[in-house]
Amino acid sequence: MFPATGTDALASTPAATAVFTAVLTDGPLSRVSLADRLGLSSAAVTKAARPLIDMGYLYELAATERTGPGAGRPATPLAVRADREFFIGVKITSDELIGVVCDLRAGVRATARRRLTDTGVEAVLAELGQLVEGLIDAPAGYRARTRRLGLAISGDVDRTTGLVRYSPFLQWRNVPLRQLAEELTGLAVTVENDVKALTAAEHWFGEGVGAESFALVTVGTGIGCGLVVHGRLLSGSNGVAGEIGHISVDATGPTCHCGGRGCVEAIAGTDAIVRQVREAVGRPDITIEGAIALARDGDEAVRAVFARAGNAIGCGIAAVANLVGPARIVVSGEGLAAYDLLETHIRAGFERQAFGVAAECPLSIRPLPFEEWARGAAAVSIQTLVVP
Amino acid sequence: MFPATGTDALASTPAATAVFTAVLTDGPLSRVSLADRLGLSSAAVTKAARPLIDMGYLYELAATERTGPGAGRPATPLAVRADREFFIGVKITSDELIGVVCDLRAGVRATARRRLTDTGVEAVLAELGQLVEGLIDAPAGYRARTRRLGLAISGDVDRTTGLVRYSPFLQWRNVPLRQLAEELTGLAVTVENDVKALTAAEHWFGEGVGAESFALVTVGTGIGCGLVVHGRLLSGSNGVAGEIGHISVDATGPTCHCGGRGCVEAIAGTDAIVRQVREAVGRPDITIEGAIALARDGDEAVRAVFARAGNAIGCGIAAVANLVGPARIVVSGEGLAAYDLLETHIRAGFERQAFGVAAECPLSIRPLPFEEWARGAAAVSIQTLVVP
DNA sequence: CTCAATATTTAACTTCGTCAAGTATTGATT
DNA sequence: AATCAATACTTGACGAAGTTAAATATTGAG
Repeated sequence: MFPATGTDALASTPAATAVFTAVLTDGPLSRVSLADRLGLSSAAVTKAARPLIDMGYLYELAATERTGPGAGRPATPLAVRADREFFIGVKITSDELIGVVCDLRAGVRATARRRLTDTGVEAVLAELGQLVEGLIDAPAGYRARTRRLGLAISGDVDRTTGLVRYSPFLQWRNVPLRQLAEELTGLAVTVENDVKALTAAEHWFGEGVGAESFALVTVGTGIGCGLVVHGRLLSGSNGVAGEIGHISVDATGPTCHCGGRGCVEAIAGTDAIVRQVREAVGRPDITIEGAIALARDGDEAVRAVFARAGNAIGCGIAAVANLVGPARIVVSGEGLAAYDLLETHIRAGFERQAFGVAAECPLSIRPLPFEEWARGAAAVSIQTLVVP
Repeated sequence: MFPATGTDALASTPAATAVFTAVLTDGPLSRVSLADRLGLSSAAVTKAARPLIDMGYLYELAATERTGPGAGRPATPLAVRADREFFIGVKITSDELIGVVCDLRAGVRATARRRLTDTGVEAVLAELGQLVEGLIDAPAGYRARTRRLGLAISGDVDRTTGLVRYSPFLQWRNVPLRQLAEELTGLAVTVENDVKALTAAEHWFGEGVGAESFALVTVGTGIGCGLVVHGRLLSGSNGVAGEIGHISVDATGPTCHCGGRGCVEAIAGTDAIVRQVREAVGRPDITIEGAIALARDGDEAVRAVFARAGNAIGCGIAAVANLVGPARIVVSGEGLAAYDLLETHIRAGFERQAFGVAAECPLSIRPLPFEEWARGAAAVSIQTLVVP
């Protein structure tokens, strides 16, 4: 029906990009409302939309939406045809690959995982090839309409070149991952830092939709933060940005592996919590699951560790709110779920340290299925299609 | 020679704005280098520059600059005619107005001050009128070429409307300062928060020139921070941004007037330092000047107070570096000069808490003449001319 | 059935840039 | 001195991408 491949840009003009982005992220919209929102004439929207409709990316909704109470021709909203194209997203961790197939609206259509036993570049690529093959040939037969692959990986990643400069968990340095993955799969590949990918997904397809500025905080082994400012993902001039985990919130707190003291991560990272709980209860064998269980059973000393951790996270988030002033903040985690133990303390720490109206910044705290990371990778791939 | 007034935009097209901004902030530049830098064709630069030359804002430098070792027609750099237009900047504090006349390149041409005895809106406006009159009629006779006035004021300011929402020191709420000042002076007025104005000045005319991201930290009674991200001044979605003073850096530190605990300002603000020094030496009458003198004389207890303050500031700056990753950071102060006592501790705190390559962010620490605040106001006014 | 109201399309026009060719000005080479 | 290569700048035709204004489409209400 439509050409399956081709690297031509989806939107040739700024107006077309704006129209498609608005419809994609903010649901069906009539041409007039698009014109208003984007500061364009309605004629320009008509022109921009036509090729997108012709290519099958947009379609006109049945005119069910009445314009309102009054008279007048009813609007014909434009909507994205989600199954026009599919995108594969893969999150690469040190012990597992997690993959998803997403449609154009970042809806997850299929998932798959593969264990990693070797974190060498070649071994990971081999597994990646298998994973992608399996996903792309899933029953629904996405192959004909899939041409892009997004990869998310922790560490220092240059999205524009697709180079993994340094990934501590995988022990990778200067791996030209995009090039390698493109040769392997034949797909157009985008590589992005995992936290930034998740932030981008949330910015376009989640709670951050429409926000000029937005922050996403991830809590787990590390504590990270992705920031959207002026509508764009923040990268930092040295590639460092959003390192909320190494903000110092306690001058007398524990030293951190980074050389700092009282870092949020040294108080509230998974390892730090485990260490503190072990000290508190005198059982050097306890795991994070055991610590959570003890806390839920009401062990006050263990609960205090979680309280301190939540407070530290809240202080870090307040620092984000005070410095950047995002329109909203989402706090989420790497699969594990100690939210019941942390949430109230995170909020308390945040509200105490957020300055003035910064405290009014809405805070969403919710667990995050692990596939979300892979979906983030797919979302970045979708963005690459839309905004080259 | 040239029309003195008129509200037509200086640059009618995006290219013209880009050309003028580049020449203004980055010194004389040839048309070819402008084209390279701005991603335009040299034809476009020629066309954009002509009206700017005709209006007297730009002029062609005598072709002294050789293109380099090789042959070829020498370049004719374009330069800004600094005395084409003058701008008045006024910083409004609770006890004084500080005013400057700046040229187009933000060079200070004249300064003046007026004491305030009454912080009511009408009283301040009356003094402002006197100050502006005095400056505009200075011997050099700027009146004919001055049509803009910038005002800088601490607190919550909406630059687009010129409304002072809340200024704690002046006790102002919802004062339509732009409108009032325009009626008073007949000049086109821009109102901006003082720290942001200073940041804008440094971004266009100081150490931040050319930086995509940049931070300026002010140390004094309050501790503030202006941020430039993605080449734009950051405002925060609720108007709150850069509130470095209320980041918590010490969970066991003193409580702050904001309700938080261990805020940078509660440790390193002028009042906090004075309070701590009074406790340390048991002299409740001591002032900040006295504290500085004691520290310089080698009083260890007092020096420790400054050390702690410097460290707290360094931690706050590290939080900025970790979260935002600016290309450089300037630390400056509100007139007073305890820099010798603070600098090493600021750097130590920063380097300890800055994560990875964030520590490589260049840090300039230097005192700041008080007129700089007024110059910041003038700089904002210049920006308004260039980028309406 | 007509009309007001609103949505969308069409076509002429404007703006702002690029492209390609020409002009200008220098140092080096003959 | 004449010529040439190299680089800077200018010119004019063109094209892309938007706007404006008028026409067309589709509805509810009178």
